Amino acid sequence: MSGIRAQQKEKTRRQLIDAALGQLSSERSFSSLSLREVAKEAGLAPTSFYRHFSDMNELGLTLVDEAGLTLRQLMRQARQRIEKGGSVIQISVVTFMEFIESNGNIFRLLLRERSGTSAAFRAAVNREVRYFTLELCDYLQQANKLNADVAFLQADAAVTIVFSAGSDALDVDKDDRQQIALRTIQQLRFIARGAAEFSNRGLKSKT
Amino acid sequence: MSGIRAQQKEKTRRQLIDAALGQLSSERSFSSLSLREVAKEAGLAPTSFYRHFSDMNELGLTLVDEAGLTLRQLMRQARQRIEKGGSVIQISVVTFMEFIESNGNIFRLLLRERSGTSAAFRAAVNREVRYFTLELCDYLQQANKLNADVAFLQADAAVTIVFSAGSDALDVDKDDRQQIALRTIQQLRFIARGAAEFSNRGLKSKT
DNA sequence: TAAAATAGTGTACACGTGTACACTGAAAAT
DNA sequence: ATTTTCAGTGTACACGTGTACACTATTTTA
Repeated sequence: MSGIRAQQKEKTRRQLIDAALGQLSSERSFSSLSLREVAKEAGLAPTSFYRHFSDMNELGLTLVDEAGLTLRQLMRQARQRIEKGGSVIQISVVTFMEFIESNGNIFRLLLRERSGTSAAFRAAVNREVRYFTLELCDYLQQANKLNADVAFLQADAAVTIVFSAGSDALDVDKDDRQQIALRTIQQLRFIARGAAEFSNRGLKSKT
Repeated sequence: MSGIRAQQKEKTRRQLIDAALGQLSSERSFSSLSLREVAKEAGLAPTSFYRHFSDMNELGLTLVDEAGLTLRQLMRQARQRIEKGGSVIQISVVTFMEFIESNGNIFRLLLRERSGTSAAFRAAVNREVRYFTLELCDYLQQANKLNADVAFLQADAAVTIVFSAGSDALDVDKDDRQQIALRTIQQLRFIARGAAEFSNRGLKSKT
């Protein structure tokens, strides 16, 4: 009843996922991993791989889901910290930088597959990023009482800036990362300030 | 003296470059190309490849240079148009979108190799993008009389936003691209507005 | 308790890869 | 006119790949 068999299966499935994630690095992308490599790293015979995923593509999409999950943990943590007070922008950026530092491989996966060669991957990553953006959009609309259109534009721009900064921060030492964080905070302030101005005056329609 | 030999060599070298560029697409990245494929597409025996490049890596870096060249043409064209008057931001974005449309593969190359697995590639792409950013920074400083630090932050943010928009615009139809252009223009206005405000007041140092 | 299901193994195969090597023929140098 | 250089060819090899297939051992079902 406990399903000692299903339990074991789930365990080796995890081993495959972890093996794949573990092989990612700045010089190794998911698409450069082979089924055999991943199976070997997980301590499995190559053909056993098929008991869990029909091909590497399917494993990859699972990894993207996994990454989405991590992204939501990140959001939750940022929200918690913000509730305790302080600069929203600064807290968000610092939290994101911590995420990059301890989840480099996961972030790399998102970053690369977003412009990768598989339409399914691109769609999956964009779905996660969109979720992230809409969360932020809601927050901006509510907290800053912004026009809905303006809030979306701001959220979208902010996410773009932050992800790009994350990319820059991936392979850099702590000092440089700090530098990048400061730059990013200031850029987000530009955007916030501009959005606030336009929200008051209204987006221009012509001319 | 005319170098009928060197002339022919240059010609087949171009064939290799064009063959590689031509094989790029939304579902085909440079790293997924094989030496044999490129040679075949160029109408060459696989081993002849080595008469021109020591390996695919070297060809790839050549392509990045090529892409940088195209990027500068883009800047030149934008500048020319701006001189004739009109909204700087709008002209820039429209020009960039045209670039995406007619040079999709080149832009894809930059986009992907910027977060790719080769440090040399990443460095080469970042070099080109930095050049692009500094050009814009100069312009902003001069035309808008901005504080140097603020101008850099604005230029960097603007380039990030525009490149990201380019990525979004790669595989969509004309209507969607128009939509993306409008969004991008508005976001750049946010940034410009925010930068102008902060340039007047000065960036805050503490608190 | 007997039968069925199934996670994992090992062997085997065809395929595409990078590249070493010996070669050819025409351009360039002597 | 003779020799040298060298862009391009064709053959050959070892290697890693995905995956089909027949198998084993153990859990689950009947």
